[in-house]
Amino acid sequence: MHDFLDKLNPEQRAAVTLPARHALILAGAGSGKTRVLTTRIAWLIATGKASPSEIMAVTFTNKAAKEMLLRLTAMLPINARGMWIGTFHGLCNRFLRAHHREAELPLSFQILDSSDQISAIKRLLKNLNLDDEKFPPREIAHFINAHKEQGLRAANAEAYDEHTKKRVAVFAEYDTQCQREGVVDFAELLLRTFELLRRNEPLRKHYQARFRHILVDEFQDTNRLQYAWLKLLAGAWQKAPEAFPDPGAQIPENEDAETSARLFAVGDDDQSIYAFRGADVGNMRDLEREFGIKNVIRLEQNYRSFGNILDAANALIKNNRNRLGKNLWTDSGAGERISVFECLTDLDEARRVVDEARERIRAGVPPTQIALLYRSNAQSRALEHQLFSNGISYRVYGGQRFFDRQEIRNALAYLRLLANPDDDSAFARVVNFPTRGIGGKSLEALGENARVTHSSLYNAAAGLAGKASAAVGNFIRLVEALRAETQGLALPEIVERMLDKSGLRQHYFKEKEGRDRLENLNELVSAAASFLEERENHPEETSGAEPPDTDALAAFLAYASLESGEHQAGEKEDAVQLMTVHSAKGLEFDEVFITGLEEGLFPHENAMGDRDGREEERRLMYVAITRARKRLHLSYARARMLHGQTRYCLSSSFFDEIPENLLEKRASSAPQTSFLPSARRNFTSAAMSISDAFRNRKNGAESLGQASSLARSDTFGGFRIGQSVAHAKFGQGVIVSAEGYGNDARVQVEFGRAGTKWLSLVHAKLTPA
DNA sequence: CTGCAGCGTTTTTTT
DNA sequence: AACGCTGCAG
Repeated sequence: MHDFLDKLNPEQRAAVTLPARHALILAGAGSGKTRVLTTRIAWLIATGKASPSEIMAVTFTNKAAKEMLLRLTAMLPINARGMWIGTFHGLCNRFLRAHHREAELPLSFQILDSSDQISAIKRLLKNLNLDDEKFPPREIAHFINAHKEQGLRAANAEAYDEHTKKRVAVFAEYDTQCQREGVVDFAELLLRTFELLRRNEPLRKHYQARFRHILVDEFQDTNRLQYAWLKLLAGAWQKAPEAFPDPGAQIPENEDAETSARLFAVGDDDQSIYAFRGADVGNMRDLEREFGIKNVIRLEQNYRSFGNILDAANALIKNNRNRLGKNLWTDSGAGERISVFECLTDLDEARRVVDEARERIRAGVPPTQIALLYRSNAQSRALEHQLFSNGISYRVYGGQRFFDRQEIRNALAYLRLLANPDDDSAFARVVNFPTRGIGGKSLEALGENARVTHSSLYNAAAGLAGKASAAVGNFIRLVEALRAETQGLALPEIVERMLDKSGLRQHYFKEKEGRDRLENLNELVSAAASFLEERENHPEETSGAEPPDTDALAAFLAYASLESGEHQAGEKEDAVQLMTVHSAKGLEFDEVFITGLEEGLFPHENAMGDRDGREEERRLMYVAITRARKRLHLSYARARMLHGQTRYCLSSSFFDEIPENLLEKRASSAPQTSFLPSARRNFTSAAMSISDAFRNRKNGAESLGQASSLARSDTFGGFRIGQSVAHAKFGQGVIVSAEGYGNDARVQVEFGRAGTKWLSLVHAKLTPA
């Protein structure tokens, strides 16, 4: 009937053409998940089962939302009019702008990103006279966000000890402060929306009736609040729920299709890698139970990778328990074996990986189809260095984003102050930047005044202007003049004017290293221009039931907070791709190199304390492996520079979980004569820095000897990772990682009851068990 | 008030 | 090794 259905396999087609029922699609890596999602929307519209305005599609990233829209418009000649496709946060922002009065927010409320949030907390702690050593702002932020993501306000937060009680008090004050300043953080965006829908029945009924189809991408990454919000919109609660989290009642299938949305969730529990920021895989099981889903559709045919790669992935992930269960298969043959590079040092690893990448490029692989993956960002340095000296162009993902740069944040703070003078964060950021003689003392007085009069810093400053400090008065006059001057100007001109008047441009012009910053500021003007253009081209998107928001400045600021700006400076063509395993999720490449496969690094030592952490690391490895289409390369280094110190490493335990017949150990790529000397030089210098550090010890030569012997065997002072050992006091345990050597050799042992401990091999008497 | 030197920290990340 | 923050001197 529709040719886009012809391209699907039976399972995909079954998912796409599912009747209007709640559904859960378990979509393995590379099984055509995005295709199913977009084709489902196209099918609903094309068959007249739903109009575009009755559809809501939610993703986690802007990139995914854009991709979905792109593919959809390629399939169907529809305009995006009235369609709610976006991220959780983007859609909530849209909702709150439309209903800002009901949500008790000013029309041009600002969005705090994580660093704004932390500086807001710092300010608050200072006001409350609390020691930020005892209450680290980062930790407070986490405390607050975690509560909001559980649907909890300060009033509902549990606190049994004094310290927690204090933190709850800070939480309460923080929300008050945000409310006064007219700002919301990311979690608040969601919680506000949820609470408004819960308490306002007409509004809830309206949206429940409107969105007859709610589609969710990457459902395994949802947190409790996001799931609760979906339940609310999907009509799962006909009456306002009393409590959150939901008591867990069975959600009846609503027979009255007019008043109930259908939830179509797509996810893969094996690719859940964001538990550390609140994602709850348990939501998948809950969804299945609470929405009474009878049969979960499994997409297991993989169109991406060769068999060997899938076999490795399947074998690895089998070691996790509590999976929903799934086995990827392909009909495209086994392909090459997986190459394994055992390297002496991180430098050596970088050299060999880059050599191999260069080889592959020479063999005709496009550089963009080669990805070098690593567990943590710090590892990119060595690879970058090696690529650079080989003259291979590369692109690093996930570095600093455009809207995160300090010069951009400063510029945005001026704009925020124009849009909303009560925004104390913005005020504090730029009141003395560029420096204009307003220091700690004036600010303290200002803060005190604001507190007493319950007003914003800006208001307090305006009240005191002229009296207290001439400098403060000048600043206020500056902002006022700017506001008057930019009245009625188009967005890019406002930005332009602000850059001159604020002195930012001049400041970075004078600064020695300010060239790039200046360029970025100009880029901000362009960003504003293209944002405006985009808006004028799609005026319908913001209309509909909601009032059109005419405030381009506020909209631009929201855009800057929600879209951190990946679209920055030229997608370098023909560049090798470098990124963390996390940011590789959802992408695919012909050739994938997974580097730094060392116990303690990947899996990361901080995640090895508990089983859940280890399983998440394993899923991370699973994600990494399944990025590869044609070839997969694994590498590890025996010694690695980390935090300025050389660490001696053992190979990752993940190697033990991949069938040996799939692996192919690769000897050094270069002829021995040229390889050995340079490698030894590298290795020697690493060893020498160690011997420097231990210059009190007997001799460096001995250290060198031990280090080299370590590089040739997998044992560690006679012990091995994964080995069972016995300790006189702690009992039986398993070695989970190791570091150091000689007198400093330590192993980390996981004892059942006694927990996990680092033990010195010299002192602790461990025996094999 | 400003600028610089020394100190401590360091997984993953989107919104 | 590198970055951000605090404390101190000018």
